[in-house]
Amino acid sequence: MSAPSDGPILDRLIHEPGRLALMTVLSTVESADFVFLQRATGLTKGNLSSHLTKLAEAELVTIEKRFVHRKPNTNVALTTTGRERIAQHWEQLDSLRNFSARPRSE
Amino acid sequence: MSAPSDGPILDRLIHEPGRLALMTVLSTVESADFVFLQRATGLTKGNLSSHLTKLAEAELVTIEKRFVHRKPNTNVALTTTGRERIAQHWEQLDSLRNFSARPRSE
DNA sequence: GCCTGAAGTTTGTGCTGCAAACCTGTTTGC
DNA sequence: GCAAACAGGTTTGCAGCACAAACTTCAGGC
Repeated sequence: MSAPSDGPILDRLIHEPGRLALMTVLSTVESADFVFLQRATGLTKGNLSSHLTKLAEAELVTIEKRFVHRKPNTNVALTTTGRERIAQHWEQLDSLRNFSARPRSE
Repeated sequence: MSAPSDGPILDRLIHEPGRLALMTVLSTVESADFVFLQRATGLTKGNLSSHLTKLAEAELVTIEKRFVHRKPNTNVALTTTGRERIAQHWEQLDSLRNFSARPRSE
């Protein structure tokens, strides 16, 4: 017995720098395409692609693949959940910042 | 050639949830001991210990080991650098939050 | 002198972020 | 018209690291 796990305070899925940037950028728009996101976040294609895949698997974003001018075009948007989660995350960061002494003691 | 690396935007050493909490708590005090930090951050001893070691190696904190009442007592404080870095980090998070479209374009 | 507990440290491992290689369709040169 | 370059992504390989469990050491009880 004992205390096995650290508090699940900040969600690493969202907290990860690349994805935090991604979600934050997405939260300011309705949707955005791959190339825009790449420029906005500074991520490489490969990393952007895998972060997006992860976010999609967690259902925080939806991904639509189309062809525009005969070129592949990947359009990404936050889901409702995604929008909530990124907002929550920033709130949690806020409370951490204003000192979240969160003793496990009761 | 090509673009090998993603922008070194957020320092993972500090951004990591446990260490972010740790540094933030430390930034509100002059110094704190191991047990206090454990309760304040909710980390397990093991993880707290290794995070502290890493922060110390990066010279963001100083660690002093004493005996108080014949018991080991580990006292931790931010270095000047550490204090700067955590402040910076929060600023960077702020700018990310207010939309950091940071196109690599010039 | 042995057991319990407090205060840390070390170890093992599974995940996962990163960069490089690869893929697929489309222009562009010639 | 066909090969090379390019645009837009995806897949792969590996190295680093966060986490939890096991171990350590010393202090009192009993």
